[in-house]
Amino acid sequence: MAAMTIAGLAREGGVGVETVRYYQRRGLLAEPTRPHSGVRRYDAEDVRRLRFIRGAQGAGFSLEQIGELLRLDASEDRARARALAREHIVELDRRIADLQMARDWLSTLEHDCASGTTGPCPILRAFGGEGEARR
Amino acid sequence: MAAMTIAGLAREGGVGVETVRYYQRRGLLAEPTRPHSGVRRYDAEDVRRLRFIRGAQGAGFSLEQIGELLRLDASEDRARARALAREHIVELDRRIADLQMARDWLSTLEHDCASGTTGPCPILRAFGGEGEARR
DNA sequence: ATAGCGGCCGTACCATGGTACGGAGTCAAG
DNA sequence: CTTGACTCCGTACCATGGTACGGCCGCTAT
Repeated sequence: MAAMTIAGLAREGGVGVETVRYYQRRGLLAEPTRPHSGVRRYDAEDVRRLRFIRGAQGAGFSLEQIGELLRLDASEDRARARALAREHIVELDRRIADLQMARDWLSTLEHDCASGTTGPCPILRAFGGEGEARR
Repeated sequence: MAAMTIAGLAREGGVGVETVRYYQRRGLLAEPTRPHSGVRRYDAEDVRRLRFIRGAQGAGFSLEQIGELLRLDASEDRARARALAREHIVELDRRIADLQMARDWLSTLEHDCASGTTGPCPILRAFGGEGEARR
């Protein structure tokens, strides 16, 4: 699979053709040379780059951040790459903690609501409470 | 603080005036009665409702889902509320697991990159590599 | 040689969750 | 009574990450 067209690249990367074109517009994928006519040919390096984008996205990086990672990839600036990674780990930890808290809280409410059949549902009461009386 | 105008409500809820108006347009906050002229007055119940929205949002519910929760609040449909809560817990667990995996992976890469100063940075190489372990 | 598939390109549109703006009306203090 | 802050309302705009459309053109198989 030395060379392929945009559809092949999209398939290899697990995205749609329009998404590849979108990444090109965003400057994340280079517009490749065109050997003969107006048809672009892509190779394994392009696939690697596209998979980089998808992988980084899966790790919670925005396309903006991925752009920076790609520029670092070109410049081999390891210190900066590590710094970005550390920053992002902190961010991920924060998001995980938030989600975990919300999850546990919701779980507790769900159990409270299941045990007991009268009165207002604690799930609904729990938000915004302050001990206020409802209409 | 029996009655307040929109700016007071926004302040109590920790949001901007435009956001309150947006929630009204979305049907999440009722457009209150207007005692005298065209100026709306809000009370503690409106504050509770706004805080419900912000709280549920913090727990990862979309405004769409919050709309349903609010309708359940009105109908006191506890079974449905519990079902929504359970569904959402599953969703949160999935998101937490994804983020945790990305976090651990990035952490490993960061350590690998820090130990060793030559060759391409593993953080950058790790995405999209042909024979590399994929998430 | 001609049909039709795929690629190319610009542009428009989608959902989500807001944010900003301009003109008119209202309200309270000075 | 005037000034200035606040409100109302519609509409437009923002970022993010795509998705779709339509016209044109080259490549390839029949």
